[in-house]
Amino acid sequence: MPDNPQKEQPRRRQARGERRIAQLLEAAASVFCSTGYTAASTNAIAREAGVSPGTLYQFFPNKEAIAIELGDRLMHEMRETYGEALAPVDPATPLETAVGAAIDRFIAFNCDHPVFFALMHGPDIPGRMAEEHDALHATLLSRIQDLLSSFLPDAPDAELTRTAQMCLGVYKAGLELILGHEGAERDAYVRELKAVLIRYLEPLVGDRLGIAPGATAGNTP
Amino acid sequence: MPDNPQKEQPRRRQARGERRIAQLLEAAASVFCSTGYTAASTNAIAREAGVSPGTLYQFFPNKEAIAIELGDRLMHEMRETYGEALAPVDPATPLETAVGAAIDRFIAFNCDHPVFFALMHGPDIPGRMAEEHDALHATLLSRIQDLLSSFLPDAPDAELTRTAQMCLGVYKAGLELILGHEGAERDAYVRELKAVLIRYLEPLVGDRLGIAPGATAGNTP
Amino acid sequence: MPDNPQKEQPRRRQARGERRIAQLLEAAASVFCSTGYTAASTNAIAREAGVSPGTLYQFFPNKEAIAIELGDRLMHEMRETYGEALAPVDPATPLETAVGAAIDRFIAFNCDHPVFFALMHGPDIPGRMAEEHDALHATLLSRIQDLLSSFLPDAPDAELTRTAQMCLGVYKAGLELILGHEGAERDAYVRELKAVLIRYLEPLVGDRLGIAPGATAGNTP
Amino acid sequence: MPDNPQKEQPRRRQARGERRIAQLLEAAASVFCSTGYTAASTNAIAREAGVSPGTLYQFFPNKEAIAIELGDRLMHEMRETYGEALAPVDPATPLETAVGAAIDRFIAFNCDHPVFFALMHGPDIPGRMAEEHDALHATLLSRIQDLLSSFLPDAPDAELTRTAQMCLGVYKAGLELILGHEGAERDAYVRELKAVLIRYLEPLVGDRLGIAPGATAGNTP
DNA sequence: GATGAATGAGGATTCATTCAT
DNA sequence: TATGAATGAATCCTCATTCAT
Repeated sequence: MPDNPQKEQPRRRQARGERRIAQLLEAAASVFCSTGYTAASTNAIAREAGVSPGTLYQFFPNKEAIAIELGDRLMHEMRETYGEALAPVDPATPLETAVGAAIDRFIAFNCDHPVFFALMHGPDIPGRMAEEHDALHATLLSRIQDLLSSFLPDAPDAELTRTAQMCLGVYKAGLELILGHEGAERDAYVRELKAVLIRYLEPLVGDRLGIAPGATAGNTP
Repeated sequence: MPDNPQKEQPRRRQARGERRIAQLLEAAASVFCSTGYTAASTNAIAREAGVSPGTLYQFFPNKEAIAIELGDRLMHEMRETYGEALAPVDPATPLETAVGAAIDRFIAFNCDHPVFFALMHGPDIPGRMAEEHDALHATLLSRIQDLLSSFLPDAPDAELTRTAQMCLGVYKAGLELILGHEGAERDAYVRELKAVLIRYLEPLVGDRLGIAPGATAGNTP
Repeated sequence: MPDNPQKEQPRRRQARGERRIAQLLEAAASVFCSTGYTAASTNAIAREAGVSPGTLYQFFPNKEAIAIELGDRLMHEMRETYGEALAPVDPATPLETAVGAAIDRFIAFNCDHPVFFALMHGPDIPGRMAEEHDALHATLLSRIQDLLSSFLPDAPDAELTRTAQMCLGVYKAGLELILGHEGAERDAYVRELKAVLIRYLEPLVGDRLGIAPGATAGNTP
Repeated sequence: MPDNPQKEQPRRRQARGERRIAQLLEAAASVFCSTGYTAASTNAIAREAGVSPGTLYQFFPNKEAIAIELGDRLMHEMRETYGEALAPVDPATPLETAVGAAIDRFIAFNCDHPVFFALMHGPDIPGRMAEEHDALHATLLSRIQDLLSSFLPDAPDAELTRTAQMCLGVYKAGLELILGHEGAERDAYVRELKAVLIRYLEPLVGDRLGIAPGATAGNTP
């Protein structure tokens, strides 16, 4: 005798439903890719999935929820594909190798799942991240932070976060350029992105080992 | 009824028109800032400007044109404010100084004209830059390229472009973080952005002079 | 697997069906109460009942049918609770007593079954009573008419009907006010409603007995 | 340079706009009458008015606003037609005459403006009056209260309100019956309604003059 | 019986743009 | 020029009802 209609029932789903959800997410991915997240309409997604709008709303309360679920599944798949870490945590690994590998993996993943880029696209107004992007962003951020912390175990948390934010931002920017080009040009941008990140992180890591890699770029005087 | 209607009316009309345009652009800037470019509606802009939608369309054929004109004027003002170059072209200037100054100027300009960020926001779909952003992007790019070329006179054009694209991308990413924070945190992000760019460019410049990179890139003089 | 499937299964099925129906009606009552009949959705009723929409339609062909059945059961329960008559039919009973008792009962019933009000709510368009309300209305009307006829045995049928309609209408109006208030205010409205009806009926009844009306109907003791 | 888009500008309107508004309100009245307020859709109203949905929304932010404006205009017209008072305020006027006249006027007004009934229709859930009906209800209530206070100058305010609420409720109920019938039957219901109200009010007024109209009708023995 | 999936027309509302005055 | 009116397709979302399993 439930009095509270609000309460989320765990909703037993049928196999057909699961298939529909997958189909809808696929359609959403396709639409997000071709029009961008903001311009994508739920009707367009339903149409692309070959179902009626009502069906879409049986599984998702709104566009945001679709994006969130899509992001969740993507992160899940990323984890399954590449394991918990994006790169070897062995601090002995040269930074260049680690970063290079991480970027290669990220890029490969992005090319396999082009919707990733659309979902990663930041807020139109700085500081006002919508929930749909926030979850994805936060997850990515924490993965990057984990990766960094293995190289910078002594860095204070705030700094680590800042560095991770910077890296993610730079990565997104680089990705945009990479995806916007093809062939040799694309490869060149990949190299460029790696260069930016490696050079950014190198001095920080160097500090860690007590190696003065030449001086550089600390935050503190 | 002015003394000399023949001569003055046409002028007046234009003067009034100019005022209208300025008024509309100001309103557009305000609306773009508070809702983002995509979500901004022409009706909202007209309302904000205190004119009717019809009036808006008397001066601009569509929303895109408003953004383009706004971008043009911003670039123009930038040029007027900071001169043709964003930084001293003297190649003797240490890179750190030059980049630091350029970024400081860019950021100052952005804070004075917050709409700049809204207009700079990249394409939702990589490779498909809308015309409204394209013009601004191209202009910025070429200014950066100019700046770079004074440091890297021997670099091939394609490489220069690539580096400029990278710099611009990184700058946008950094700006987003900067604008998304306040106070000390914001300052920290400013330092971080400078670090990323300086470290990225250092080796390129160093190569040029045969100097082993290894100096540079602190925040404090 | 029961011992005697032949005999018990059919029964069981019906028993289960009855339970389902009761469950659905209870849910419907709850939803009708909280949103009103018009705004109530069959999906919401099914959800509230903890069953699927399909199940609901196994027992009721449409929303209307639910309301009708609910109304029927309410009338049935009313009869069971208060007997065939709403008040003693003894014409010797003072009108005041009879009417007061009838109203008290009606109100008590309404408070026990708040959905009653939702179902009683008249037609949005005069003269076009929907079937769902019509049945309930007709039943109530005839009960009131019966009650009246014991006091006005000589009144022509048309007049009796008219008086009954008036009484029912007034009662509904009063009920709305009563339910819309609480505590002492509510009690005051109950007294007011009784006053209206008693004063309305008094002369009619008085006529019957040749008594010059002149007793009764103040608000204050 | 208005910063606040919320602020309601007084909106200079053109003559055409005024005509459209009138046309839309007329259409709304028609639709409210034929389907009831709740079931009426803005699209249907626009269609009835022969304009596009967008046009409707140029003048009204939503359905509620249409109802409110319609109600306002009706009350305005009522005042213009019948003057500030619904009936002579002369306390010497026999109650019967005054009430009879007031009801006749109300009914005449309702017959001229059948939408009045649709707008008067109370809340689906007692106590939760929607804004659109509330305004109309409050206005009517206060007019009735004014009328009553000329007959019951000594009654405390709370009682006056209660009596007015009762009268309004009874009136609505009666109106429903009246509009639901025609010809002689309708007339009979008009008489009946008058009887209810006059008999309800008579003792109250009688008290005022120190005339014991016979005693009572209290709740308690 | 029971379930959840599916429907699709219809709901309110918005918006870039055009038009008559 | 300037205005406010007008458009109509498109937006998101809901709901009574039916269907396959």
